[in-house]
Amino acid sequence: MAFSSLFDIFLQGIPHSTPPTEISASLDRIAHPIRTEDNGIMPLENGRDWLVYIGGGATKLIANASGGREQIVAFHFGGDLLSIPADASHSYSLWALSRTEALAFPTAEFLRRTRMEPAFDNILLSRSLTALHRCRDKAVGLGRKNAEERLASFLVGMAERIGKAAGRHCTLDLPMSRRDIGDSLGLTIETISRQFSNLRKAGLIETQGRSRVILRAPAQLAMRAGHI
Amino acid sequence: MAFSSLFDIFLQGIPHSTPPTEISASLDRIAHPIRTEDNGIMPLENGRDWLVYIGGGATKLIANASGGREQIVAFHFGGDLLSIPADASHSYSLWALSRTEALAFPTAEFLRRTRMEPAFDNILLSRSLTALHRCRDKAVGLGRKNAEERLASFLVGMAERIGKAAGRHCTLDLPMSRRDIGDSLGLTIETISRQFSNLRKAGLIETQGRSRVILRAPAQLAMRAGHI
DNA sequence: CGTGCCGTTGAAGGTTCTCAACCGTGGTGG
DNA sequence: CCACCACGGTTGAGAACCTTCAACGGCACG
Repeated sequence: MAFSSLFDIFLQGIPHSTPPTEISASLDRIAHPIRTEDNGIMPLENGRDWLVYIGGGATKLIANASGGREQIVAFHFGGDLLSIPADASHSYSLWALSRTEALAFPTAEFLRRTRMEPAFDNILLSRSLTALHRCRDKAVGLGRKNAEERLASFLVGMAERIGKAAGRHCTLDLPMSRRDIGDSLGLTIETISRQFSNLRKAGLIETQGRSRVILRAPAQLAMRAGHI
Repeated sequence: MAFSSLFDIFLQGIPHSTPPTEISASLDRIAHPIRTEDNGIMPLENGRDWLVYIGGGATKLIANASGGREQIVAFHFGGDLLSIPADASHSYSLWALSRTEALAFPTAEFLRRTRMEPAFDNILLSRSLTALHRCRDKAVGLGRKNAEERLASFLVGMAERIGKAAGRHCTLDLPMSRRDIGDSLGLTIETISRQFSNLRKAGLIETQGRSRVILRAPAQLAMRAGHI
């Protein structure tokens, strides 16, 4: 089955001392497979905390504020593991950006079943810390950077995660729209577009079609990202 | 010893099935006690990941962007456990806001010693997820909310953590300055001050001296916070 | 009692948002 | 195969919100 094989890939990412087949079978029983053919919300019942393993594809995690405002708090790609809380100041939903396969686990049940298996908690912990550190870096951008720095920072960060290095350049096929980038950086699509134009004029990037971006000077781009 | 007793309090927060005295002793050996009498940076050697347990007091976790810009990514109080990474897009430092006691552990060594004790990873995981969810909510504010909503959201959030309920009101003794609030909300001290004045004029809050805030109408304040 | 820092208030300026029009691409149907 | 349409992206002008610069007020400390 496709879902079982996805689950196997998930398990392979976890370094066991001994393969905990009992726990694996137990987790398999509470796994909710999710598959989307294209863009769209990933159905996750409200009111429970979820752990979601992205098998393949690309997703955005959206927070809704009042007045229909949307903030993308994270993008997640194949191999990522993310947490969606039920009780937060804002309501969260997970959306696919392309064809995506995922497994969702109710957090409480997942933790109950892995309590005696340190390898699971360990990998969960390390993923959570990665997500936390990424979210903090995002907060710095949202709080203290101008539009150009935010876009530069976004491109550099995406290049590290899904870019394909080619010599000194780097090719990036962005799975998200300008609107998604805006919703992620706390800016409007118009501002995103203007900053793309600026970076193009400065010779730092080149764009091909809607989704392809070539970083012509990744080092200079990083310098404009306002990092330290 | 004061530090040992602090470490005991830390251990008491972890629900053991059996008291892992060996691991406790092992952790005690890698614990770096930190104590500040007042405001000031908490000395943490750069270049390593740290886990810090705040025994008592109040702290701010600061990220530095280029150009001397500072963004406070989180406030932490007694009982909190936080993670500080060495390799991130920005450099982080932890500052005390008042008399503070803490224990710092090198993350890698901590995890190595607790690997076989699920209770530790479990509590670390749950704290990390809390921090992640809080950081995401902060990102929504920084990305999509105006100054009034950010301050209202800040006050409501602080009231939940360190407020003292008194009837329908809530008294809040803020350990941080206006500058700290501004650095946390991505705003200037002037804007913070103006928004405090607005909320005062609206009858939602009352201020006494520099640090005391009384939430006269917590429900209405929450409505202005832009939550959903 | 003076000094210094933190907080408050005002006016001018800047960056981004909003509104609007236009363009280019990709997909669909004739 | 081509024309058309719909959507996403680009560019421009004016408005809004926050910042910057500046001055003043007030509490705490020496």
